[in-house]
Amino acid sequence: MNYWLFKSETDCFSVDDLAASPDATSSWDGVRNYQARNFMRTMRKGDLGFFYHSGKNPEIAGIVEVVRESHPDHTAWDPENDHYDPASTPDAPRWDMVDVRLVQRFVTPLPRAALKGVAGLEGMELLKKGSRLSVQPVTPEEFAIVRHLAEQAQNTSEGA
DNA sequence: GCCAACGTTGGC
DNA sequence: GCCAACGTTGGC
Repeated sequence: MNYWLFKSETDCFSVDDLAASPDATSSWDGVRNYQARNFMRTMRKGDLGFFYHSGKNPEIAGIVEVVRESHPDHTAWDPENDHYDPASTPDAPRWDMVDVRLVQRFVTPLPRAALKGVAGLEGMELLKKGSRLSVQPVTPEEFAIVRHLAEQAQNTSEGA
């Protein structure tokens, strides 16, 4: 099983939006980057990933599970869609998406700043300067460390 | 608002 | 195939 990180701007599609979706499940559409798309193509059912909020308050907001493997992203065919790509057609789809289900929404999100300098996260893609990949792999070790930090944050907020 | 980093486009 | 120009991302 592999681990991932899904990035989204809060005002575009947040963890709350995913929570409000039917069965807390949604397609991760709108990816228009080949590297990110290729990562999605290698995802398998049951893979886990972090839901990351980019933007004003960068933070890890929860954990999602891949519930459907990659299939054509039909939003690319819709001229009304923000991510419309005329080069992609139903006959020759260029972009893919996976479906993810919210497994856990962090009551206390883990700020990006809290990840800096943590032992074991030195090589994490998210923390690399200039990293813009919206879908990226996370190593099992990194996933365990970050999940642990997130759990600590939950406990802290309960005790407060 | 600033700026660095990156991907894409398009001329040649 | 190269590379400059441009637009976008995203942290700070």
